[in-house]
Amino acid sequence: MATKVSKLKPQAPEIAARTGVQPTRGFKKKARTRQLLIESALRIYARKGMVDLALNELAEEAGVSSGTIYNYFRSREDVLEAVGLSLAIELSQQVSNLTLDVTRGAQRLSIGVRTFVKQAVRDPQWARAVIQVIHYANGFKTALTENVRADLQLGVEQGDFQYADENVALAFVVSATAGAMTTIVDGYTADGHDGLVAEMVLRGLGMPGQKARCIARAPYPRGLPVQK
Amino acid sequence: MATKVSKLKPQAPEIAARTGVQPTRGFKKKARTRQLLIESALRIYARKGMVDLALNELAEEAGVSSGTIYNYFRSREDVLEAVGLSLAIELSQQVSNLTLDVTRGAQRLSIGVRTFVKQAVRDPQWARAVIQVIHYANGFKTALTENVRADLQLGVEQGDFQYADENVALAFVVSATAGAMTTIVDGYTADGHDGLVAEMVLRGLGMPGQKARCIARAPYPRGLPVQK
Amino acid sequence: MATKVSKLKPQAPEIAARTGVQPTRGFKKKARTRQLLIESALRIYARKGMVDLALNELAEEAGVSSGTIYNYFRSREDVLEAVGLSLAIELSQQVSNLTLDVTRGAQRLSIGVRTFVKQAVRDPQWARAVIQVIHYANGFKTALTENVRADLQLGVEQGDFQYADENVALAFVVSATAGAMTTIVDGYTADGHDGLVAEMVLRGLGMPGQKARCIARAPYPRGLPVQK
Amino acid sequence: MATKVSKLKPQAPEIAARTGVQPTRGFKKKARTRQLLIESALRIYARKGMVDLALNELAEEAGVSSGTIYNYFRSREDVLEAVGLSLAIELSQQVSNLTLDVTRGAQRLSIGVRTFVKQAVRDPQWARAVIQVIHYANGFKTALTENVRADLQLGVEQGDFQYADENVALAFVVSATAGAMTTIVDGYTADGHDGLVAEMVLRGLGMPGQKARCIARAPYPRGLPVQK
DNA sequence: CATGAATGAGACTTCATTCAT
DNA sequence: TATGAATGAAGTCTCATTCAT
Repeated sequence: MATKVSKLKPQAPEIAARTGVQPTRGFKKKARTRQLLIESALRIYARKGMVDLALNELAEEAGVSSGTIYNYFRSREDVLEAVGLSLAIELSQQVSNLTLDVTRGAQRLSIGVRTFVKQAVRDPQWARAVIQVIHYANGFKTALTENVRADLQLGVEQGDFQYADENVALAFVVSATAGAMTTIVDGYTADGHDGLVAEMVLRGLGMPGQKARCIARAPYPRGLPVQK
Repeated sequence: MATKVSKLKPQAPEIAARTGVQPTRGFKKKARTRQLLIESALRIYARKGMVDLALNELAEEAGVSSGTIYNYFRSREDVLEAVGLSLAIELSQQVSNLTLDVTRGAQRLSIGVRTFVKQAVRDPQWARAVIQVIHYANGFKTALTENVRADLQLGVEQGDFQYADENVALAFVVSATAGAMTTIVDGYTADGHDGLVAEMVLRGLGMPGQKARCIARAPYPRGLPVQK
Repeated sequence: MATKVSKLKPQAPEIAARTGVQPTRGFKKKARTRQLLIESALRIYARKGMVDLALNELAEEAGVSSGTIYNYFRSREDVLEAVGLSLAIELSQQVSNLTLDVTRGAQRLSIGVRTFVKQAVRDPQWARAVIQVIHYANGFKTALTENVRADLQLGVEQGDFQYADENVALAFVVSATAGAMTTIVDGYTADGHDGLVAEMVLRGLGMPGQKARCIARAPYPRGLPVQK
Repeated sequence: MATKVSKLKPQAPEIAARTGVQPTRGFKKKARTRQLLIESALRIYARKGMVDLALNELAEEAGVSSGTIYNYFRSREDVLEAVGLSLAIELSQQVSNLTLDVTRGAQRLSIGVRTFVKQAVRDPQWARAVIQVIHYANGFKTALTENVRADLQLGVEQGDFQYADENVALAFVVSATAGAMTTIVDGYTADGHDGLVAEMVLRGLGMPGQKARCIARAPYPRGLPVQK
């Protein structure tokens, strides 16, 4: 499947590459089409935002017939939901991988913030997609921000953070990070952007300036850094 | 196909009456239809977001025929742009009125942040509209954030703020404020929400905790506080 | 309007005739498009039945753009409803015109039945449309059958009819008439078909054979007999 | 593309069990999938009408894959046709069973009419399906009405009926019966509904009132009365 | 034969935009 | 300028049908 010629339009190279790779591995099931659709949707988000995701365009991007989408999703809303959730899970895991052996909440948070900012610098298109999802997909926040909440609580216990309201602090972290990503998408990037943002966030959460700067500018960990 | 600007022509009586209520500025006297349309658009934003602004609906909300819109705007995009710009100007003036006699950058900034958060608490629908505009209207940020930029520079000169990059700081202030508004729109409000956010922002900009708290929690000024 | 060329398809002759006639008379309003749509819908009913009424086909038949339909009807359902109601009203008036000076219920009923059967013989396509509407449009029955109900009651008062249940009798009259029309649409027509059916109906309602035959075969009245 | 008939191949166990419940006729033993599909279709007719029969839904109702349908039917039209024919045959046999030892045409006809009306009262959903089939399936009438035609002729020979045209009479009987069923489906049922309708029909066919009433109200015969 | 993913034509509906009045 | 009927492209969704497995 996904190989049926499709009178739609010649495939963009990255699609050929992608679909060419996947059939190689002997995945058992054919329902990988769903994943293909989600990935295609993210590419469109990157270009035009979720608001303008047209299902026939998605079908074209995925090299699939328009009706096929409805074998995997009940409605357009359902597609947006699923894409948001999928992205949230993927990003959660990426950040988790980088903070497996970090036990200090402030450090964990810093790494999380920096990961997103670094990735935005590296791939602004990806950042556009993520920002879209943050603003629109309901399931996204709840799925992704639980990690942030845990790090905040850890930071409080460890005496690094002081804030009056956890939800307000949570929104602060998320929106400041997303705001930095937006700046980058809009074409502006500062030197050490990721560290600058992390420092501001840590300070905002109540950490003294010196400590905040120290943590925010610590070497970024290895791991599977940020490979989309 | 139809001119763009024009604030010249007499309107139906009920429109004159309606716009007469809005003493925003001393326009000539007739043809404030354009302003009427913008205000109507904002009401629709508040209800449904700008993404879903339908021009037919706008015409109905404004009590005007659908074709009339094209006597004042070239296209739907043009309407969105104009609404964003108008909102930015209006909000700038509101904040300016409150900070006319405040000379300290940090205080000015704090008041600005708190104004938006307070207003969001008071009128979440309005906040929805503003958030929509922040995310979508291109001209909006540049028009509104120049005040913020000035306050930032003032704060640096006065030794209150320390940040490595002004643009990053600017984005930080705006996104943290918008993030708090989003939280409120989503139904969560903390006690003294406006002060909490202002404090976080000031700290993030490099102000020591005690000072930040002191300024952020100072009495909110009088004036024409925030009357939509 | 309705003259805008329409890149759709050359008009069938009867459409040209129809639209050619209407603009002649100086009708004031342009919203006769609604009537045009209803008439076009009836032509499609005649060919394919209501079930298969496709709105783009309706637009084509009416020589109108597909979106225009939605200036007059909220949805496809609404179109079907309106067509049914319109037809019911039209038919009611036709029958009323023929029975203005007939005071005997049995006679009135006989004329009604015969009118439908005669018209079906004359224009089986029209009959197809009517049958479709009888079976599917909810508003149709209630609008049209009130006349029948009145005639039934009159017949009972005048001692011509005897039946145990009025609703059952009403259904009997309507379905027997519609059944005869179906027969005709299917290609079979008997001599004096209208009289035969009327006689059966009158008998079924309790009228003795002689009287029934006499009334059912009475000369059909003048008037504006049945000109669609 | 795939053969049409075939009642040859073994089915999944649950299907065999299911069809085993239907001892309609002594088919070989396997592959009553076709019959299963027809029965499933009738259940859907009862719920939603044949117009809305979706083949996907039919497949699900039958516990079969959508492609399988095409091993037994050439197209959706073919399914509808087959369902109509099957229902006609089944109903014919039900009525036949009840009139095996009845030799008077008027009585046979009365029993037939009453059977349908009684069954409609008992199971309006079933009646919906039958009405749908009467209106839409072409093969249905010819298959079912031959019995009615025979009874009509018998009634004429026996001096009970008098009508000018057999086809008109036939349509009269069928449509009056179907009309009564429609009334019932629409929610109205009279006391002794079946007898009332039979009496009207007999009278309409020319039988004097007393005799008609007597026959129409005769005790309804035993047998396998009407068990779907 | 059975499966069910894929197809793609076509249906309904919305809405920005045009234009004659 | 104001009107609002008309337009038609575009979008969402359904469903009969095909075909590789």
